[in-house]
Amino acid sequence: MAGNRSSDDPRSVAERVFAIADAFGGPGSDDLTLGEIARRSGLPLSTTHRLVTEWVEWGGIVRTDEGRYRVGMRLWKLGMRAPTARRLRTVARPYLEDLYELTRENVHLAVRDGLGALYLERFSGRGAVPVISEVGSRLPLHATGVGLVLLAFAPADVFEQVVQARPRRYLQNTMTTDPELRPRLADIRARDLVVSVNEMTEDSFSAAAPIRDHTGEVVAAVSIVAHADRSADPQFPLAVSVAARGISRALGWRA
Amino acid sequence: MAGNRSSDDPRSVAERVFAIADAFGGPGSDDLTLGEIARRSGLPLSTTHRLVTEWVEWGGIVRTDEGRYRVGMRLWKLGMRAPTARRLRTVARPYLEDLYELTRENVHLAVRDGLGALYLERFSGRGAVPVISEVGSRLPLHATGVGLVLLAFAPADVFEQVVQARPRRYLQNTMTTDPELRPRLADIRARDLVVSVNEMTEDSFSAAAPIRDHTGEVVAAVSIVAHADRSADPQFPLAVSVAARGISRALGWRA
DNA sequence: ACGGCAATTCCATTGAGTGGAAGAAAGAAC
DNA sequence: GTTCTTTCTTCCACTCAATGGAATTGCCGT
Repeated sequence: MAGNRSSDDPRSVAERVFAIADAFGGPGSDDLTLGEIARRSGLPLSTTHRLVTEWVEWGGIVRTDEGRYRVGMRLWKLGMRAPTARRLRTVARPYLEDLYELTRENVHLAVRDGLGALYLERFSGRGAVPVISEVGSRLPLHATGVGLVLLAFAPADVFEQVVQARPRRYLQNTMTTDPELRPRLADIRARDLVVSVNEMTEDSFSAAAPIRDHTGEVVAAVSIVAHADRSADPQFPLAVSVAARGISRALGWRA
Repeated sequence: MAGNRSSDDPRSVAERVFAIADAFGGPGSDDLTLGEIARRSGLPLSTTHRLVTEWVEWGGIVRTDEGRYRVGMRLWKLGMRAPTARRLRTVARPYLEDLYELTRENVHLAVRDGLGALYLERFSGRGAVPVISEVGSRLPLHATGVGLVLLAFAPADVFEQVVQARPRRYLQNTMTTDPELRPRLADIRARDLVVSVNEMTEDSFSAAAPIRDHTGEVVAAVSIVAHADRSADPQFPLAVSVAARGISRALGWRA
């Protein structure tokens, strides 16, 4: 299209449509005003207004009573159709439930999403130690149980990028440098398991193991996160490994 | 835009972008070829090709090794940010878990989505009676427990539309006509509960109850679906009602 | 009634999007 | 190995749909 393109923004219409969706990406972006969407997407207000209206007509975004905008059910439904997430969740669910019901601790299922661990599923008991992970949220690879597993089995350049990004040292035990992480990741690959204490959340203990698909490739990770001193059970690592293998087998993994 | 718009398709670019997303909407639409997307969206092949490429660049759609297209993680993440679905699921989850763990039957959470019941959450035991509902799927309002509850508390015009659409009589007990449904919905409103046997699935028993938010409006429904003769427990209806009230209270409902 | 801010509408301008057609690639059939 | 068939990809002249600054409307709070 064209028009009085005074500012030279080379984005296509589709890219602008997506830029508006991305405005809802970050945390604390549940309800946005039109102006806020315009600001975040870097689009002029009138353009934003027109495109947001189209989003609303389609149903991907809905308008609240107060005139704000939020992600709508149409996008929720569409997202649910993502086959990778759906398959993994469906297959893993009974195993995660077992783990959860037998321990009443936090049970996580995550996949690697770029340089982060994306949480696909989470079971949390009322008494379990509070963790920040939420379904759909992303946490760094270097500081979480599932993240370390996913990092250990990721292509080499992912590791390079992670260390070069100078990751944050959340707590004393958080490993952030190449010399710290490299041998540890080798150990994870050798043992198909990682155990960590106080790396992301204070007083938390975590055991995580990789999940493989029919090709043998690591596609996800399971973990238990428990209170470090009180409830951490020496049986947790083995239980997580068994659950991970069960899910892998259900995905077609052999030997 | 413009160009050699020979066929007069009045859709805007944004609408075309959304039409491509809608191609993945129906059942059995996990992996689509470019041609199939073009056919379903009613767009010329070259236009479809260009727009799908933009979708892939953004990450909402991914290309498989075999050259097919499917919904990507980006859309899954975005969908997870839909506040209504997330809030309901988060709040309801512990109550659904209780119901499930104490009964080991199918436990459902659904909202009304137009003329259908959209399943937001589902717990299914290994031994539970198989049901077709799946998270993210839609079933008709007139034939399911949650659907009947949602229909009973929906605006009057929803009921009109449902009966005018001449809904399918799945089994002998399925109610499809105005004279059948009207008194039943009144009964549901009076008792805040519906019990149904063999209406959607053979040999299945279902009890469902409404969930209200802080305004008192019915926003969702919970149900248990069990095997009709074997496992249906006379305690189920009451248990479902209690769970529904618990969720309602957690949503801010009073009295 | 009066500022102040955000949302909405208007409209002349023009290059981004269009889609038929041609070409390339990947299978299927012979 | 060759030809046919199907599907995907690229090309490009045409043109009107998208554009965004500006003006208007709506909505608060004071």
